[in-house]
Amino acid sequence: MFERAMTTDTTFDLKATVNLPRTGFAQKANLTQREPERLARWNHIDLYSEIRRARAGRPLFVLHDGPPYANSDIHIGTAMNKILKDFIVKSHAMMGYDAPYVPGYDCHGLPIENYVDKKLGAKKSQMSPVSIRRACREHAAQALKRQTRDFQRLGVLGEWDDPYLTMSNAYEAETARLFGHFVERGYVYKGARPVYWCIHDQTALAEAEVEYREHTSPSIYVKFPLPEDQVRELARRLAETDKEASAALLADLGGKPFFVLIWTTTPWTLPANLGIAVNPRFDYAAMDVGKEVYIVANDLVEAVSEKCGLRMNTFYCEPRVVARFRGSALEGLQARHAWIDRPSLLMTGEYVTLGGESDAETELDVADAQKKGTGKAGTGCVHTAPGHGHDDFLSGQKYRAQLAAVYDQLREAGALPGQMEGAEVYCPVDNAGRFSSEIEGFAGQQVFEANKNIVDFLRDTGALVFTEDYAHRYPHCWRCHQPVIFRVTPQWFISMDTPSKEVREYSSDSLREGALREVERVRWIPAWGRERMSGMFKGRPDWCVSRQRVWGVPITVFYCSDCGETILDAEVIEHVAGVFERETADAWYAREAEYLLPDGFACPACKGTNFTKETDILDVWFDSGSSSLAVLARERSLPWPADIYIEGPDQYRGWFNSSLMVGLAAHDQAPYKMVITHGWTVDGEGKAMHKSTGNAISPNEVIKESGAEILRLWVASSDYTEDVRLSNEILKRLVDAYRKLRNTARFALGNLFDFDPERDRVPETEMWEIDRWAMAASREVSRKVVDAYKNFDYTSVYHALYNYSTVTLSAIYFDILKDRLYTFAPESEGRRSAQTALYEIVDCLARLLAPILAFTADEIWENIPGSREASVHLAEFPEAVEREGDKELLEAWRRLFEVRSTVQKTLEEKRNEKVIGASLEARVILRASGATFELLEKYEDLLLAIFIVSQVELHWTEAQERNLYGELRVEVEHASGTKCERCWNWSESVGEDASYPTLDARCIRQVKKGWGER
RNA sequence: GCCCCUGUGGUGUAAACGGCAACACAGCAGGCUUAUAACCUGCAAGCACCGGAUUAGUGCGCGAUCCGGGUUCGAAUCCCGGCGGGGGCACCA
Repeated sequence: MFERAMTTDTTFDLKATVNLPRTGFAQKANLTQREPERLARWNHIDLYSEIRRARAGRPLFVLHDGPPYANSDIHIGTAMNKILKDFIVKSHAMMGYDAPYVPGYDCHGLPIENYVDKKLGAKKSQMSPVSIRRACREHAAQALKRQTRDFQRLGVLGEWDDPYLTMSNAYEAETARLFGHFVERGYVYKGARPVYWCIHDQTALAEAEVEYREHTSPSIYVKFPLPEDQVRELARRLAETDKEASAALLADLGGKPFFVLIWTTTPWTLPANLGIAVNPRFDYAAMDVGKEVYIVANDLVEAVSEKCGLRMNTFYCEPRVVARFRGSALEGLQARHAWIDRPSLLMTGEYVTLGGESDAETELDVADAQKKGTGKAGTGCVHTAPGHGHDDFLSGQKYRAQLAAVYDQLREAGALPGQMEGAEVYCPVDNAGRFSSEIEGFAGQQVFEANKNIVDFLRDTGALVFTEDYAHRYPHCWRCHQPVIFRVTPQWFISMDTPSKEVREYSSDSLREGALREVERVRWIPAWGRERMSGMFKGRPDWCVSRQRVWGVPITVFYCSDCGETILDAEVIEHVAGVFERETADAWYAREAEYLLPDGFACPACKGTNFTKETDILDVWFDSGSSSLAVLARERSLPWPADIYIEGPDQYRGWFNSSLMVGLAAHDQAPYKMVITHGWTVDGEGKAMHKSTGNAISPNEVIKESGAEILRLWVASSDYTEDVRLSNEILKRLVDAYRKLRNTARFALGNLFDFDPERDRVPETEMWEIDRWAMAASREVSRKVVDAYKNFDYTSVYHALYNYSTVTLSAIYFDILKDRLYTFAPESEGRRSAQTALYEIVDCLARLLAPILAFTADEIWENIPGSREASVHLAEFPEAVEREGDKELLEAWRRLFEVRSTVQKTLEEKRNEKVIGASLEARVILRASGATFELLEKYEDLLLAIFIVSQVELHWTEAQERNLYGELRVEVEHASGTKCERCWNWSESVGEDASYPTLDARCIRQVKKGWGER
């Protein structure tokens, strides 16, 4: 192993007696090439399973993976998410936990279906749902394959060959079963909700399927009468705060009819009008236009007068504002419908804005029109048809009680066919967009065609104040390019407030109660997560789980063909789930109802045996929300709830949310004990990364450029509780940092080339004191780092290890050690002592770095002498205990290094004066007093090594002299004697021994010891 | 419109509790040529004082904590108000 120190005769090879470092651990990392090789090796030895095996029987620590959407390639945010998960899993394995990691993929849903739609084009309409689903399944499978490859490339260990897929048989079956839990508890109901509806294709459209195009609608201003008793009520209300306005109203009331003036661009929605919304905070005005009084928003009095030409109508005066009052004063009053004999309730809504917005479904378009300078339109009084608009619908819900009488009337008239009591919404338009029969005068007309007729009718009856054509952007169907309408259709909901039926082990809690309770029990990092989550549940409406799509888990409900009875039954669902288990949920489309239902099933209402199947599928959030139960509890026999969820902040409304719902439905409990949220990735300036802004950095590019290790180091160095910055400059810094860490390890490894821990290890008590100091320092940093890992604080891990490597090791300890390592006889006590310390240090360093620098730590590990686990990831963290005397040692040496730093400053001065070059050319003269003198005297023998100089003199001196650093005075002059050719120390002893004319006494001793007499 | 998070040298990050703003990189000036595409050291403004002068030393205010106020003996930290960035809700693409 050693080169021969002595050549055969005359030449004495001095160089060969210097123990320079040797190692196969290359200085150049060459990560882009070496990482894949290491991955292959891990794969080969099945490292993940090995780790699980090594920890079998130990306490479990379960991080449950939030499934990324199996659509596009991974981006920097998903990469960070996976790397953080890997930190958690690897570090917990090294803490001694059995820490499984089952990655998953979210496979159902609209984006995939849309993608497939586009690919299939016109063909899709001819395809059966089963074939479409097959195409979606295929697409998801391909995308997740690519993602898997990319995730693995990051160095993330897990069950990659068997991830969980929300589209697998078992998973789809469990999703259906979990829906059954909601059913069993009585949380599920069918209600109504407004959706985009294409009357041409006769289908609901998702938002993503709507495109906005230019469209011309009739803009109309319509009078809704406000009866005398209602005006009196308004005056009575105002009397409390504003007697004048009140009196003025009453005065005007003599003979003049009052109207609320509304504006809309969708005349066809007027038959469905049930109310008028005003903003409670805005001022409204009663405006006398001569023979009539109109109520409009105060700020729009002029605009409306102008637009409707109201000045022309009254030859003797301008419109006169009779009274002003808050919108809130109108709430609850009953205007009359413009022509139908029923009340139109005055409602308040914050969504009502000035400047023209009227119908909810065209609000956007008006704003758009304004930008274009089309001018103001609207009255501040918004015609509200709960069946035809989003805000309208919500207002309809809000005022359900006040509208009850109207609904009773409609129901009696047969205008609410087949709707569920309590959840009914008036929507007199059928699938084809035709008015239903009770709409007098317009029954059977298609809504867009009816527009003109309605306007004419309004003009004839005198309700119309003004009309004009109005060009704006209006939603159209992306497939047939026809304008769409807003229409309420039946949807399945999960109720937030219905108390649970008391069946099985369930509590009687409503989902909202349960959620608010569980949120308190979960640990949230950062802590504001709790607030955010509970705020979310306090306000959230019932969960609409229906999607009118194909690619997902069907809502497993049947309808009796004979009597229309809805079969919403957990036992039936359980049976269907059994079929899914065998055939996937495709069975819902491929099989007849009879096959899916239990044998001999008959309608509980009419005993009929013919059934149709529900066509809606479940919201994808329901799928992924089922994951903890489908995966942990069902598929993999892991404990539930999980110890930890960690995702981006978008998951508060997403996965964290739906998972909690499902956990509550099944077990009255949150599926997680702890939830960590990490920030978004942003660019160097803190701006969001977008493909369109061009500041996005793709993980695959970074890997190609610098290696996955750099990405991992980036994640570790960043504070993930905030937004995380990434730029090329940051990456450059990280490459530097990486190099520093790598070289630090390399030095230690290089100096262990002849060290066999079994044979050469020196017991700690017999080590040199500085080496014992180094051992204590290593333990100190281990404690700090392991602690940080326990707190998921990887930034502290990074900084602790980085500072330790650069300062403690590289700048101080290793520098001091060089002389001893290189010039002492190989097997001398002093060298072995140093090597023992290096051995411990690099062993600790590899373990502590392993979760972060997964590749490099393993490479270090392989280069440490001695027998050890096949991979550092199989090892555990160093035992982080403080030993007797560590504290004192660290303190004493801290002070010695302060002196060292002072000495170095003086050395630098002399270097600038050209008195010395290398520090070994120096003689240091120390004059000290007090405690400093005592300390230096105690360590006098070691001062040469500590300062890395050739000669040191220590004198006791009184303080108060020039050149004082506290109680220490440092002088530096050139060392005496001659430079030893071997160790470069300067010494008077060089030349004393004629056999070694160029060596100093110390080297001669070491050479004789190590390589024998000459 | 409302709410939450965030802002420290050129760059990246530190600094329980309010207590000397630290580390590294980059930059500058050097050293070493035995970690060598490595490693090591030093350096970040001013005024006054001391002093023949240089090196060094002393005192003061000041400082890179986004800006402006406030609380405090003392603020990066706590409070209020702005500005920039990010996100959420509502709404919209």
